[in-house]
Amino acid sequence: MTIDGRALRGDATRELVLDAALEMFVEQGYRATSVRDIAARCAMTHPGLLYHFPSKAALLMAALQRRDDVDCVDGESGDLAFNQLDASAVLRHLVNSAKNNASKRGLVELFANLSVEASAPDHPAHDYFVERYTALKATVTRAFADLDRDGALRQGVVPRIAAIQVVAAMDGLQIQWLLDPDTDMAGALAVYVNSLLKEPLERI
Amino acid sequence: MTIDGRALRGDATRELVLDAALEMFVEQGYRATSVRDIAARCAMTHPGLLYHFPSKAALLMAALQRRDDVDCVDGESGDLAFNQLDASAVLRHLVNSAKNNASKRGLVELFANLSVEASAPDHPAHDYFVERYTALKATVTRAFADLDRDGALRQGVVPRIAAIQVVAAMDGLQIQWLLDPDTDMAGALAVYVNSLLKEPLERI
DNA sequence: GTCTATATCAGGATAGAC
DNA sequence: GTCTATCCTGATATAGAC
Repeated sequence: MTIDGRALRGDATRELVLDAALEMFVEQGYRATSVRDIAARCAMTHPGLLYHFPSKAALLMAALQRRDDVDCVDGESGDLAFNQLDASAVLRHLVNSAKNNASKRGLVELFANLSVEASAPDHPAHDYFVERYTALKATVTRAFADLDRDGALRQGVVPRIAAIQVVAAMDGLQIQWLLDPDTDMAGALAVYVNSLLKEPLERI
Repeated sequence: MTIDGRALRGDATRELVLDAALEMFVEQGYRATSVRDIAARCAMTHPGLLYHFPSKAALLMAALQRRDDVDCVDGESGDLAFNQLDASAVLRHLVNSAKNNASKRGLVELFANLSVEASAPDHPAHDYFVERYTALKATVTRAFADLDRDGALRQGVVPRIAAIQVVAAMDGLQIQWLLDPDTDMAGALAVYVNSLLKEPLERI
C-alpha cells in the first residue's frame, strides 16, 4: 500500500481500509459489498486486505467501531458525550439525530438492516447491537427518570417504558422513511417525545 | 411431483412449493434460503421448481401473497377484514398482532428484514411493502380519525401522525424484541396506544 | 506488508432429454 | 411437469512468492 510513493504505516492502511469499507457498506449495504470491492477501492487485492482483517465480518465490526470512535471525536454531541448529557439534551439529541439522518440514507439503511440481521445470535455484529441498544435504552431511561424526578413527565408516564417506546419510534420511523422518503421522521418523533412531557421541549 | 403415486394437479404443486418456501424463509430468512433448499423439501430438483416460478424473487412474491390470502381466510380477524373493522377494533387488532407475533420469531424476522431490504426500489418486494405500509397507515389513520370525530382522542392528537407513530412503534418494538426477547412488545404498544386516547381500550 | 494464483464452495438460471 | 447436466457468476479464504 503506497500513497505518493511512500509506504503507509500499518495503522494508516488499516484506517484507509476501514473508511473505504464503511463508505461502501453505506452505499451498497453490507451483504452487497464484497471484500474484492473494498480492496479495489483501496487499490489493493483482496488477499492483501485480508492480511489486515481476517474476515469480512471482522472488517464490519472494526468499521462500526471506528465509526463510533470518529463520531465521538468530531460529532456535535458525540455518542461518548451522549450518556453524559442532561435529560432534555438527550431527548433533543435524539430528535436531532432523526433530522440529520434524513440526509444519510445509506447509513440509515445499513443500521436498519444490521439491527435486524444481527438479531441472530451467530451474526458477527450481534453483541455490538445488543450492547448498543442496551446502552441507548439505559441512557434514555435515565433521562426520563430525571425528568420524572423534576416533575416534568405527564402523569402515568413510566421512564423505562417511555424509553423503549421512543427508541422503537426512532427505528420504526426510519423504516417508514426508507420506504417513503416523504415521511417526516424528526417531526413525528418530536411530537411523540413532547406528548410524554408536561412542557414541550424547546428548540426542536 | 407425486403424492401416494398420484400426480398432483399443477395448482397443488404450486401451493406445496409456496408453503415450503414460506416456511423456510421464515426459518432461515429469504437470502439464506436457496431455491435448491426449497426444492429439496418438496422432494424436487430446483429446475423442477423453477418451472413453476421463473425466479426466486417471483417465488418470494407469490409466497407473500399466499400468506396474505391464507391470513384472510382463517385469521381470527384476517387482513381482508382488517380495514373494515371499527376504530377501536383496529387498534385492538394491532395490539393483538403484537402479542401473537411473540410466538412467531421467524416470521417477525422475515418481515422486519424484508421491510428494510425492500426499501431499495429495485428489490423484488419493493412494491409489495410500499403498498402494505400505505394501506396499513391509511386504515390506522381512518381509525384515529373516527375516534377523533367521536371525541375519543386526547387533545392535540392528530390522526395521521398518530397512525405513523403507532406503526413505527410496532416495527421498532419488533427490532428490540428480536435483539432482546424479554421486551414486552404488546405491553409497550398498548401503553402507547392508550396514551393517545381519553379512555383506555378495553380488553387488551 | 502485499501480491499472484488458486482452492473451494454455493448461488441462480438455462438447455434439452424424457 | 420434472429431470440431468451444465453454465456463469461471485463469494470467502488460503498458500506461498516477493
